[in-house]
Amino acid sequence: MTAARTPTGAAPSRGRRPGRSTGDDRELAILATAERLLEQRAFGDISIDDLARGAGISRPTFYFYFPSKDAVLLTLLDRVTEEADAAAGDVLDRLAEDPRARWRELIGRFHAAFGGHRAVVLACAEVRGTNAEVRRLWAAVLERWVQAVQAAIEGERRRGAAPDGLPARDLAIALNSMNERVWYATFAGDGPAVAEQDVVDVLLDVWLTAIYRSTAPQPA
Amino acid sequence: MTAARTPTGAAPSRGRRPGRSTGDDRELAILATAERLLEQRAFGDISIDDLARGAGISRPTFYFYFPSKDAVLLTLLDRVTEEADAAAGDVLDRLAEDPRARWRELIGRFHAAFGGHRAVVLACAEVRGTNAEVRRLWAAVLERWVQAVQAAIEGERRRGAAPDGLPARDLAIALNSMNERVWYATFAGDGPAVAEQDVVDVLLDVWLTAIYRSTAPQPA
DNA sequence: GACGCGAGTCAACACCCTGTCGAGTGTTGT
DNA sequence: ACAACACTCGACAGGGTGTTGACTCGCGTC
Repeated sequence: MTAARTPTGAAPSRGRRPGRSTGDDRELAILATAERLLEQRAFGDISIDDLARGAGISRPTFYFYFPSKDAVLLTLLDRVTEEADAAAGDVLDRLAEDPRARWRELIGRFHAAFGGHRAVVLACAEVRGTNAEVRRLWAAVLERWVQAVQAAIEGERRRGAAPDGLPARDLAIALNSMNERVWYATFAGDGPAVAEQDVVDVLLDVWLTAIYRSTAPQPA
Repeated sequence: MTAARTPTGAAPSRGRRPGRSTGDDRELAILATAERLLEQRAFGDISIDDLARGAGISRPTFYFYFPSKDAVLLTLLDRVTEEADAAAGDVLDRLAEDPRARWRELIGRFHAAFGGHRAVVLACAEVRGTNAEVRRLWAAVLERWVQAVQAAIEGERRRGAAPDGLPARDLAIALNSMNERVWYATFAGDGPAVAEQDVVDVLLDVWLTAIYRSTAPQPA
């Protein structure tokens, strides 16, 4: 997981035009208001006015800090993916120790990271369809994870623990996609979904059978 | 697949109040305009005025035929899921003949049905986040498919072709979710995606390994 | 200690889209 | 002829977004 980290809160180009000053807390107030309101209602039902008032400023002033409502969400998403990257750490480098345990650790940590900010995750899913910026950011994040998983699968094949089969990249895409959609359903709670306490084990099982043809892969 | 079919075009409650008449072609014109415009731009970038003008009527008149823009999409979605249900047919009842071939047939037919209306599918994904009605309809459709797949998996386990493991329902949810998300990525073309000509085989491989722990399950 | 400058603020405006209301038009059965 | 119904649209109200231009305030400078 080669995370191109930036110090949290100083998003690359989004957020306010550069130049520190007293308005920093206003920016944070907007972000905090957004995450708070997102726990109560859908992103589409939150107006810029709501965000502004929640942060104690007027609507035009909001535009001084963020170019749009979506930019606020983007900044929130940045934080969550950074947290997920950090939580994932280097587990994939230690796969051979105990493959099943390490994969479970990976999936479990992602689950915890997303579950801790489900409001943000759900909001991103909500606007992914309409906002190209969110789509692009999410695509980039996913691409990093796909590459990491692809490399891990190739490593397991090289050491003889996993059989050959599908191109590792395709497999990595399919498995990551599954996780995304299954988590979404579990967090959103509408439609057929796996119960929250089971979801990590269900996903793990599919990952292991797809990669190893077995639910109990061998350590080195 | 127990499809509660309705004759295409006469959607249950959406669309106009019942009673055939001359306005039928107007209603179809709106639907046709919607599907055509959807191939050019995103659902959110199409206004009711666009739909109305495309069908040769004024905006208020549009409301005579549909209560909202979303209702048009819902009707379009109805058609597509009906088509997919019909295409799926009874393949799952004939699994034992040749499991790999039948599962491939199932996935391949769904792929063809969705791929033939990708604009509608992508538009539904776009609004699922914001429209409860679309969410509900999609959830109901998915639930039917999940139940059908769950029953099929249980059947394969009963006849000894598939080993025990995850609850069949959880497995069915995970696999259907994977398909949905992978197809979306392939059709949308943004973010990591499996190439269109490979996607059926990739999905099939994961289904088979998850269900049978093998890519070559035994016929009866 | 006035002066200028830039950060920060907001009332007011222009715009676009949605949904509704009420007053029409034409056709059709009696 | 006429009532009833399907159908149509001009005009309005409402709510959201994004922009403009003027205003305040703190602060370094001459």
